[in-house]
Amino acid sequence: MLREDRKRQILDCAKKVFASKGYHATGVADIIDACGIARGTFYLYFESKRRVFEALLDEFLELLESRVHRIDETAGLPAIRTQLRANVMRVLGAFAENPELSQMVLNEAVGLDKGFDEKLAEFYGGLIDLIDLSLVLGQQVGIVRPLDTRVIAACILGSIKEIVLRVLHGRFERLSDLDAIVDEILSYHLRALFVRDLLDA
Amino acid sequence: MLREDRKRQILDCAKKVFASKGYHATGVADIIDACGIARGTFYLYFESKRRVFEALLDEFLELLESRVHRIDETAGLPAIRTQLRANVMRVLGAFAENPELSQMVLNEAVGLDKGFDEKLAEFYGGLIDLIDLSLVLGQQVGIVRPLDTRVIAACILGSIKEIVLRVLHGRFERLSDLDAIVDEILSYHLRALFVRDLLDA
Amino acid sequence: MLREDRKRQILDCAKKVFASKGYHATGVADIIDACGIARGTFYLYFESKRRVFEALLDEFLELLESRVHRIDETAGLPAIRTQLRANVMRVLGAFAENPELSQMVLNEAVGLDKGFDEKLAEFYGGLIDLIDLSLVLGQQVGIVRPLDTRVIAACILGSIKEIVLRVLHGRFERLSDLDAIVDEILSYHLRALFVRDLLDA
Amino acid sequence: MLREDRKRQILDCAKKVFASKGYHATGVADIIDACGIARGTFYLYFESKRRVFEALLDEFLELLESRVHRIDETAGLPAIRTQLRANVMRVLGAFAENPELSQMVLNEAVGLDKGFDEKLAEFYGGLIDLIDLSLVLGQQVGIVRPLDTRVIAACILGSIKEIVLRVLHGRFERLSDLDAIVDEILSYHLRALFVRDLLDA
DNA sequence: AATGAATGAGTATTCATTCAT
DNA sequence: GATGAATGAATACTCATTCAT
Repeated sequence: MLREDRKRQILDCAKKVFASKGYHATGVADIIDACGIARGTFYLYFESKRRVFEALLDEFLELLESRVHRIDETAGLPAIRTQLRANVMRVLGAFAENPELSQMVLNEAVGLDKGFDEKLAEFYGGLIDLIDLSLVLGQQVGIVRPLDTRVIAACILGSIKEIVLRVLHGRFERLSDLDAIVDEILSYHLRALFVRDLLDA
Repeated sequence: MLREDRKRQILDCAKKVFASKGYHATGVADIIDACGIARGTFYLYFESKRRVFEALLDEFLELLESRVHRIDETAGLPAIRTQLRANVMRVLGAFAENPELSQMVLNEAVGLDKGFDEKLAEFYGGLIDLIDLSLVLGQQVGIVRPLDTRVIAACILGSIKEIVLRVLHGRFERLSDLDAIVDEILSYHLRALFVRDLLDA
Repeated sequence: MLREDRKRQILDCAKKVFASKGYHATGVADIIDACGIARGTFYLYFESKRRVFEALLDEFLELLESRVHRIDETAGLPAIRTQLRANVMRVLGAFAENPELSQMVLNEAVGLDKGFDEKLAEFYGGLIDLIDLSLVLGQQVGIVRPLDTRVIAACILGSIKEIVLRVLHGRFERLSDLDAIVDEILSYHLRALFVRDLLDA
Repeated sequence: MLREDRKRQILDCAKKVFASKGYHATGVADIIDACGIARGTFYLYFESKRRVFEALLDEFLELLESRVHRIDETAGLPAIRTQLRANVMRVLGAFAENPELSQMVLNEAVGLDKGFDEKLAEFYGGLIDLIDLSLVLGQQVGIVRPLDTRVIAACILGSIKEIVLRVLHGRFERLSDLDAIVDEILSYHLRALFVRDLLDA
C-alpha cells in the first residue's frame, strides 16, 4: 500500500475513534483495531498518538480557513450580505461535513495538553482578526456603526460557535434547515451592526 | 480539623491544580501535595478523583444559576436594560471570581467522560431556556421584534461565553474594564433585538 | 461496659463477619461496623485483625478438645461403642453449634499466613494422636486388629472432617439427621477396625 | 518466544510462588520476578492474578480427573482390588508430582472468593459421585454390604484427602513408602465395605 | 513495509494501624 | 474508655512506545 494511502487510512480511522470516545479515552489499540493494522505499523506513520490528533486538527483548521473568503466591502449592501451569507454557509458546511472533528475544534482548552489549546486559540484568534478587519472596513465605508470591533468580533464568533454546537448535537428541533438558521443569525447581527439609515434597506 | 473545613480545603486545592494542569494531567498526588494531606485522607472525603471534579462543577453551576435573576419585563425599558445589565455583570463576576472553574465550564464535551458533557449540556440548556423565555416575553409585550427566539437565544449565550473566555485569557488588551465590555455587548444585542421604534430610546 | 464484655462482643461480631466474607475479604471496618464501635476502640482490645482471628481459632479448638473424652477401653464392647458414639456426637455438635468457625477450622493452610497453618496442623495432630492412642489401646486389649495405627488414625480423622464439611454445606439431601449419619460412620469404621471375631457382635 | 511457551513459563513460575507464599500473599511482582519478565508481559497473557490461579486450578483438576479410571466391577474380586489400587496410586502420584498445587486443592473454601470454593466443591462433588457410583454397583453385584453410599463415599474421599495432606507435609515418619500406605487404606476400606463372606478372601 | 511480543513507568485506590482529642 | 480523622505503604492494572524478526 502506498505510504500516503496508509497514512490517510490511519487518519480516517483515528478520526472516527477520537470522535466517538474522546481523545483521552482513545487508545492506540482502538485506532489500530479500527484500521486493521499492527501496532508497529502505526508508529511507522505517526510518532505518537498525539501527532495523529494534531494532524487531524491541522487538516480541519486548514479546511475551515479555506472556507472563509475575504469580503469585498466596496460592493453594494445586498452584495455584502450575500458574501457574508456565503461565508457562513461554507463554514457551517465544513462543520456539517466533519461532525467528528467539529466537536473537538469547538472546544478550547480542557486539559488536552497546553499545546492543543494554543493551536486552537491561534485559530480562533485568526477568525476574530478576520471578522474584526471586516468590521473596521465596514466602519470606514460607513455601513457599520461605531462600536468596539474587537469585542463585537468575539460576540459574532461565539454566536456562530454556539449555533454550530447545537446544530451538531441536534438541539434545534424545529429547524433542521440550515438556510433558515443562517438567515436568522445574519439578520440579527446585521441589524446590530448597521448604522441607522441602512435598517430600512 | 472539622469535616467540612477539610472538604473545603481539598476542593480549593483541587480546583487550582485542575485549572493549571487540566483534569487528565492532574493526579491525585498533585492534589494531596497541594493540600499537604496524606493519600488516604483524600479518599476519606471523596471516593475518587472524578468525584472531586464533579463536586467543583456542581458548585460552580449552582453559583452561576444563582446569579441569573428573572427579568421583570413589565417594568419600563430603561429598567429592563438595567436588569439585564445586572444579570450579565453578576454572571461575569462569578466567572471572574472563579477563573479556574470558568475554563472548565466554558467548554462543553471534550471527552471527559460522557457524564460531564451531559451535565454541562444540561446547564447551558437551562440558560438558553431562560434567555428564550425572556425573548418570548419581550415579544409579547411588544419590545422584541419577531425572530426565532431559540436560535437567537443560542447566539446570545454563545457571544457571552466567547467574551468571558477571551477576558479570562486576557485577550482584550485595550479594555480590562468589564463595565465597558458589558455595555458594548448589551447595546449590540438590544439593538439587534428591539423593534424599530425603540431604537431611538 | 466491662472490659471482658466488650472483648466478647468484638469476638462475636468478628466471628460472623469472618464466616460470611472470609478472613481476607473482611476488613477491620466490617468488624467495627458490625459491633457499632469506633476504629480506635477495636485496637484497644486487640492489637490487630490477625489477633482477633487467632483468638477465635483458639477458642474453638479448645471447645473441640473439651468435647473429645478419653475412651475407657476396659469396658465391654457395647460400652466402648457407646463412648465412641458419644465422642463423635459431641464433636459434631460443637461444629453444628459454631458453623461460622467450623469452616475456618476445617481447612488447613491456604495461604492464611504460615502461622495459622501451623496452629491448625498442631490441632489436628493432637486429634490424630488421640485417635492413634485409642487404636493402640484397642489393639492391646485385643479388639482392634493389627494395622498401621498412625495411617488409620488419619483416615478416620479425614472421614469425619469431610462429613462435617458436607453436612455444614447442606450437601446431604436425604439425611438431615445427624444420628443416622453418625451411626453409619461408626459402623463403617468399627467394622474396618475390629478383629474378625467381634464382627458378629 | 512462542505464545504457549511463555504462558507455560508464567504458569510454572506462578505455581511455585503461590505454593510458597499463598495466593493472597503473592503479588504480581513476585510472579514476574520469578519469571524474569516485565509487568506488562504478564498482563499480555493473563488478565489478572486471579486468572492465573484459576488456570492452575483448572489444569490440576483436569489432571486428577484423568487419573481416576472407571472400575470394571464385573471382574473378579482380586481384579477389582487391583483396579482400585491402581486408581489410588495414580491419584496419589498426581499429588506427589504437583506438591505445590496439591495444597491448594486439598482445601475447600477459605474465603478465596466464592468462585474458587465453588469450583473445588464441584470437583470434589464429582469425585464423590464417582465413588458413590462404584459403591452402588458394588452393592448390585453383591460385594458391597448395605450402607448409605453417599455418606460412605464422603468418608472415603475424606480419608484419602487427609492421607495425602499428611504425606505432603511429611507427617508420616515411618513410612515414606506410598505403596505400604495405599495398601493399608485399601485394606481398611475394603474390610469396612465388603459383605461378610468376602472377608476371608 | 509490516508485525506483535515485550517493556516499565505511571496511577488510582485500599486498608491496617496510629494518635490527638 | 472511647473516638474517628489521619496516615502512607502496598498493589493491581494500563498503555504508549520500542524493537527483534
